[in-house]
This record gives sequence, C-alpha cells and structure tokens, in this order.
Amino acid sequence: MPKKVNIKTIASELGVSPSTVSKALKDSHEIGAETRAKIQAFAKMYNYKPNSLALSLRNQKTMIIGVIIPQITHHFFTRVISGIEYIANQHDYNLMICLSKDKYDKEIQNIEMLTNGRVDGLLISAAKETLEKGAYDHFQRLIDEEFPLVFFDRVPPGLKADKVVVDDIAGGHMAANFLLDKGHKNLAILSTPEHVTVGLDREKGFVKAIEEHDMEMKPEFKLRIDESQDIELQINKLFSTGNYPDGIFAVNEIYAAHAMKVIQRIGLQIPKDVSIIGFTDGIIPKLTSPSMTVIAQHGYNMGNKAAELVLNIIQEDDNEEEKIPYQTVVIATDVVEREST
Amino acid sequence: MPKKVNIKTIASELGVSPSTVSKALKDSHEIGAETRAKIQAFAKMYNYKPNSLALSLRNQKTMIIGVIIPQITHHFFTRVISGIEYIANQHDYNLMICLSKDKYDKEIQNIEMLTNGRVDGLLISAAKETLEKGAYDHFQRLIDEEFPLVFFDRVPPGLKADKVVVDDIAGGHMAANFLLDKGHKNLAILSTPEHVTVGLDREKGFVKAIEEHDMEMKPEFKLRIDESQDIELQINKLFSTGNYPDGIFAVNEIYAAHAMKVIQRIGLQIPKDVSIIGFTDGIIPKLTSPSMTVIAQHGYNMGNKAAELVLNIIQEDDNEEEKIPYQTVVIATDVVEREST
DNA sequence: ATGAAAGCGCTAACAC
DNA sequence: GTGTTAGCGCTTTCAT
Repeated sequence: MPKKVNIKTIASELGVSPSTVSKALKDSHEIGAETRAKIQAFAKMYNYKPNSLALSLRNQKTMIIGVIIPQITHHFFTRVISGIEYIANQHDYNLMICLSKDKYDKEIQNIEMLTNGRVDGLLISAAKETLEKGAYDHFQRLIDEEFPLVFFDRVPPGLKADKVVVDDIAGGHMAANFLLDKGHKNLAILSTPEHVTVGLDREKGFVKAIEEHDMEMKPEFKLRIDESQDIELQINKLFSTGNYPDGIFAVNEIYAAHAMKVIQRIGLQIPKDVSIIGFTDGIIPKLTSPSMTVIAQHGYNMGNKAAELVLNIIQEDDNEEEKIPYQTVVIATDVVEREST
Repeated sequence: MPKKVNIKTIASELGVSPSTVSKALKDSHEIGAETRAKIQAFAKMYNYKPNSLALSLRNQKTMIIGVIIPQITHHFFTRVISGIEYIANQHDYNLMICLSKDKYDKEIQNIEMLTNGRVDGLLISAAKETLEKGAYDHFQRLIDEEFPLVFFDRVPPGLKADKVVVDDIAGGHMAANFLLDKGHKNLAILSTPEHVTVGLDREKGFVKAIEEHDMEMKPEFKLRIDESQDIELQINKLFSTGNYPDGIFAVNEIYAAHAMKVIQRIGLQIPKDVSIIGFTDGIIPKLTSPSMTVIAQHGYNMGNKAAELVLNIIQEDDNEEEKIPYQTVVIATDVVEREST
C-alpha cells in the first residue's frame, strides 16, 4: 500500500503542528479561517481519513457492538441481526458479528476476542454445546466484569443478566389452541432434543394447552427429531399406522416443511387430512405449497430490543448513572394463518 | 464497569516496569523465571486480556477482514460468509461483516468506516443500487490506494481488480442443456431486471444453449420478474394460454419455488407437465415438494476463494513482495438433480 | 535481569 | 491563532 496520510504527515507537509491540523479538521474556531481552509483542502485532496483505531483507543469507545450467534445460515438469526443493525446504525454504532457454530470453544474464543477492547457491548445467543454442557463460567465472568451484555433467544437459564427472549411457551400454547379451535383432536409435535431450551419450551406450552382442554397427546406423537439422522424417515413413523395425527406442530420451519413433504408423498392432503403449523420467522412458509401457517417469532423485533438494551447499558456506564437492574424483555409471538391449516 | 487491568496496573501492583510485564507475559527469556511466574499468575488471577486496539495500532495490523454484502437474509451470502470465516479463522483472522442493504450510500459509508484502519483487507459484493448507477468511484479509490480488496459474486463490470465470481453464463447454459436433454422443447426463464448482472448472465447462457440447439425461446417466455410486484401473478402469465412451457429455469430459488406453487395451484404436475430447475445454494430446494433440481452455486467455495485471495494480498503487502497481477477466480457450478425435473 | 523511552495516530488541556 | 505535551495500551530497541 502507498503511504497513508495521517495528521502528522499533513502537519509536516503544511508546516503546522499536528494539533492545529486536528483542530482544523474539526472546524474548530480556534484555528484561523485561512489555515483551516488550507488544511481541509489538503486533507480532502489526499483523501485523509482519521484512523478509527487511534480514535477508539483515545476515546475509550469503539462505537462497535459485538454479536455472537450460533449459525448465520439460520434465517431467524439473520432477521435478528437486521434488527440489531437498524438500531445500532441509528446510534452511529456498527456491528462485529461472530459465529460460534454452536461450539463451546468457539464461543469462548469469540468472547475473548471481542471483549479485549474491540467492542463497547456484546449481544450473545448461546451455542447449543454450551447449553448442553450447562457451562456458563465464561458468561459469568463477563457479568462480574460488568461488561455491557445482553443475551437473546438462546439464553442460559439461571444467569442473572439482561435478556431478550421469545415467549416460546406462549407460542407453543398458541399453536395447540389454534389447532384445537380448528377442531383437530389428534395432535402431534415435532420437537428438538432436550437440551435445546427453545424447542422444549414450545413443547411445554403445546402440551399444556392440550391438557387445559382435558385432552392428551399420544406419547408416540411427541417426536424429538434427531438431526443427525434422516428427518423425513423419523416423521414417517407418525404415519406408520392408520391412526395418524390430524394436526401437527413443528417447532421450526425445517421440520414443518419436511412434514409437509412426507404427508404429500403418502398421498394425504394438507390441510384436508392433516393441518400443519410451524414456528418461525423465515421465508420458507411463504414458499411451500400450500403456504404454511406459523407462529411468528419476530426476530427483527428481538434484534431491535436487544440492541436498545445494550445501548442503554453502555450509555449508563458512560454517564455513570445508577445501574438499572437486570431486565428480561419478552417478544410476543402471534399466529400467521396461511393455507396449511 | 470496574477497573480493567492493563499492563501498567499490573506493573505498579507488582512493583516492576511495564516492559517487564509485557515481556513476562510473552514468556520472554529476558525475564527471570521467578518474576515471570509471579507476573503470569497475577495476570491470570485478574483476568488480564491485552487490549486489541492498542495491539493493532502498534502492529499496524488488525487481524480482521471486512466483508460488505448487500443482504444478510439471502441464504447464498450466508454460505459465502461461512466460507470466508472458515479460511479467515485458519489464519487467525476475524470478520467484520457490514450490510449495504443494496444501497449505494450505505455501501460508501461501510467502506469508509472499514478502511479507516479497522481492517486489513476487504471483501465486497456490490449493492444493487451501485450496479444500477454504474458508479464505481468509491471502489476505484480503494484500488488506487492499493487497499487489499477482492470483489465477489456481484462484481462491478470493467473494474481492474481481484474478483471471485460464479460462472453464471455457464450455469444458465447448463440449465438449458439439462432441460433440453430431458426432451423439453418449450423453455421459459424467470429472470431479474437488467441491471442485476448475475441474473442477466444466467439468462445469456440459457438463451445461448437454446440457440445452439437451433431452437428458440418465445419472447413471452422470457419473464423478468419485478420484485416490487406480486411474483406469482407475474408467473401466472406463462400459463394464461393453453400453450405453456414444459421446462422452466428460474435464476434463483425464490422464483423457482413460487413457480412451483403457481403450477400446482393450476393443477399441473411437476415434473410430469412442467419441469423446474432453479439456481441457488439454499436449503429451500430440499424442502419443496417435489424437491427441486438446481444449478448449485457453491457459495461456501466462493467464500473460501475470496478469503484466500485477500489474505494472499495482505501477505504480499506485509512482505513487500512483488504484486501479483489482478486475478479472477471462477467458481464452477453443477447440476444437482432432484425431483422437479 | 530489568527499566526507560519512543512511537503507533489521535486529541485536549494547557502553554505561548 | 498556533504549538507543546501527555496519554489512550502496548511493544521493542536500547540502556543499565
């Protein structure tokens, strides 16, 4: 790269001192109009850009928010990121996004690297592996340090911290009620392995609603999908006997879409024979045929809230205001009815 | 936040000098074993982490690669990012991802903010608006500065720079040949507005292959989708007369999925009456029923290549090696056959 | 074996 | 109106 101009080079080129240049570039009235114009012209000509690293070091402020998510290929998280970005940009903040790939070690590594002065605050959605292990020391350390931190979506249970969550239990509850109200009596759920709390909560709410109707779900209709195996084969089991469910709730859009494929392959009609409802914020539900009824997650809102929260915390720190106690923001879900029910 | 420990505080706590601490923390043999141990123990106890900002400033190296993409909700770009991340991490690099939201101004803003010393190199996929305008001054400026820079996927035509592209023409060509080989004679294409070069190239290749077979495509079968309007309504036109296409190529997975919906709603069978082939790297093709045959884009590979390229350039700069002339890496596409053809 | 000093790029308090 | 200085946190010669 050719030499980059900085304040010092400008200063020596123009025979003034660095501080004069610095002030002139900020249009300070301390500097004479002439010198100011000269310096600004020179700076523009040589495409001078202040070094953000130096600025951040000086101001003890990076104007960057770190975000750690498990997977970027999950559409939900990209919605959240868009939501975070929107709020952050409004406050002149930028994002530094890191992927934990659902690995504990990678998550720790990301945290280390982001909290070494690179960012002013951190938004974290925990890695699957971390939640399985229940190992939250790395989080607790940040909390002890009072590092501005907000968890979202995949939140470690039991940690005293700021959080933004989807009301997964209410969402599952809503899904069951919706199907029951449609007159379905034989409900099934496609859920996730036990340690993934979001799936589990959706399952909890679903089961609770059924019980509230004094009904029950057949044990074999509660399917916890193992993603390391063929998903459609597992779903097939629901239809291995004549007595198959007439309403299925899938805790995400992938399972729901696979269920639709299985059902159609068997020759059954959606929603005539079986209704399907998913849980998601993605584009897939609009693209399936028939289009899919879902419990909407509103990831974008979640991103908004999480960003607002962390920015508040950062600002408190700046102004040495009194610390607001930890809060948990709950993002409401709602039903988006389409053709699959 | 409570006081953060830094080298200076450690030094004064332990009654040694900052430079001693610095060396001890790097296990330098200049420092006596005893002092070394003492300092390291203290650092660990107080969870000392070196400030990356200061390090970057000192070393003139941030170990960060900037990435500017138009949209994070496009699955293709998330695949590319995963690919970039993988290579970057192998070289101890991290990413700073920015979204241009397909806006020219936002893109400029992102570039400004990333090239102010925050990153060692930059990977850019151009915003739609930038390509429409054909305004590439902001790119040219970076090239003139010899800032380590690689364009990927949406590459500004005519710019002398390093690039990684999908062979869109070959992909379109492949799609047509595939359909023709299956015996289809009446082909249609769902394409994008003119300024989106990737769509246009796919269209070019598609048309060329048809011509090579001494056939031609009906003008009304070349549909350029306007995304501000209802997509399915536009696709419907293909089926407004009895003479509808028997093979459809969609330049992305969204159009393809919508086409499938339209066809099934009309009551036609896929692939019996109409075959569909998409162009994508996403998850959707596996979830549609029937599953979708596609030309695979290999976004992950593209990310790998782009990261490798920019890291090479950074390294050259470091070692003041001779500059390798600009290169263009082409990522091959291939057909993934599923049930829609 | 340890420390002092300079400097990465920038700014702000304080001279002059 | 302009310049000097010190310092953000760190490293690395070069003393001692």
